[in-house]
Amino acid sequence: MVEGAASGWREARRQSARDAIVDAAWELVRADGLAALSIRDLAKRAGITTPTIYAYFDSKHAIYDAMFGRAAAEFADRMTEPYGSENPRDVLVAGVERFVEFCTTDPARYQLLFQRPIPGFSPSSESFAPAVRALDASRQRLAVNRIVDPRHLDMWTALTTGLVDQQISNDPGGTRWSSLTEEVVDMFLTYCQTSQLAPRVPGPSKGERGGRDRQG
Amino acid sequence: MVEGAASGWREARRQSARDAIVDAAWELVRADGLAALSIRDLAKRAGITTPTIYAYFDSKHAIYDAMFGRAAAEFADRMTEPYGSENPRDVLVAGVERFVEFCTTDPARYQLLFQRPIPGFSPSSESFAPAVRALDASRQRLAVNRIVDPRHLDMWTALTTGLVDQQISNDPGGTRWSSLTEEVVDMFLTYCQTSQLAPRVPGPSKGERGGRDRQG
DNA sequence: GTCTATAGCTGGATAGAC
DNA sequence: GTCTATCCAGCTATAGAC
Repeated sequence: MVEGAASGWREARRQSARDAIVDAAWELVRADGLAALSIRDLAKRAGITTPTIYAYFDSKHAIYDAMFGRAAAEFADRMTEPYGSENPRDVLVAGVERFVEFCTTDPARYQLLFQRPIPGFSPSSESFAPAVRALDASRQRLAVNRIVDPRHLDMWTALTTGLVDQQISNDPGGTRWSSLTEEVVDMFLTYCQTSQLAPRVPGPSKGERGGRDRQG
Repeated sequence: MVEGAASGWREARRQSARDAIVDAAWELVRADGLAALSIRDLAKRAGITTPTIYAYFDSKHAIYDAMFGRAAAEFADRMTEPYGSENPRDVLVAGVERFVEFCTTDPARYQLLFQRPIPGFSPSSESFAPAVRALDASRQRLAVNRIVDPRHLDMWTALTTGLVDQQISNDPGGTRWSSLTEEVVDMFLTYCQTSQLAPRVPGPSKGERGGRDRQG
């Protein structure tokens, strides 16, 4: 940030104007859904006009990118806040509870972060960076529970996103699936511990598929 | 269908014209995504003009509803085809494998059936009926595995949709999550069997939430 | 940087001839 | 039922004055 310090306060004012636009964008999106965001409505909500929007953002996708960047930062901040326990299992449970709460309290944010609902939009690597940090922290919480098998990590993401997805899709505002967090975590831990103590050898399956290969 | 028999062949021709439009709609949606469907493109693809579309459907939502109805029928047909095994566990595994394959081979169909991606659209009860039949069959496959606790049923939907969601979102066309099906089923069965033999009593949690209530 | 005004396009849906 | 032609609304984005 050496050259940034030269015209720092100019850049700061520009940045705060950008932030105000992103604020308004999130308000609109929370109310009407991600796809319903329009530049006109956004300008109206922000108290400016549409050309002014384009003074700060090159395109609508650039706005989505800034929204993504803020959401990713919030996600990383929330997930890396200190956990009050030393017990690895309890930290894991608390992490999922935070994750579920983070997602369910703002479904639009969840959609933008973890699904791909905007045709043609992909977040820039800068906007994506904080999300990587958070996902790495999640990997570490699993590691202190001695879970490092890549297949188990994939199972973990399936379990947690499944809870979130069902909660948002089928019981918005309720706790029907989020209240299952503790049970799911214990199920998962029990399975991983036993399967690593005595690696499971699949018996002859009568299913419709052939045997599967166990990747490293 | 008594009064339908009177003008049966007229209705049949009308129905086949409707089917052709729905065919074209699914082709477009598979290629460009659910939200990208437009009446103009649809008419062009179907070899007719836009007013002709409105001779068969009252609105765009009515088209989505017909698309939903077909998808639900396909879903029910596929999921209720006979399973080649008598083993309850193997039937359960095969069911998930079918479910995952059904969803991943046509993500747009999955989205329309199981998520709510069209603002303002809800399927009519007639279109939804076949889906109910399929979900009930799923409930029965769990019941023969002695799984009837409502909480376990909810866990089950979270597990299966989690696998599908991760597979579609993060490895489209691959098998990174779908190949975990058998392990996930066994993890779930093991957990349910032990938890019903000896109901789990949660110890003092050091997590961030208070105790949870175990609903019936 | 901010505005007024508008270009240029695409969308759903319809009027009216045939 | 099917067409041509069109209405009207909404959208992103820009030109040009200030």
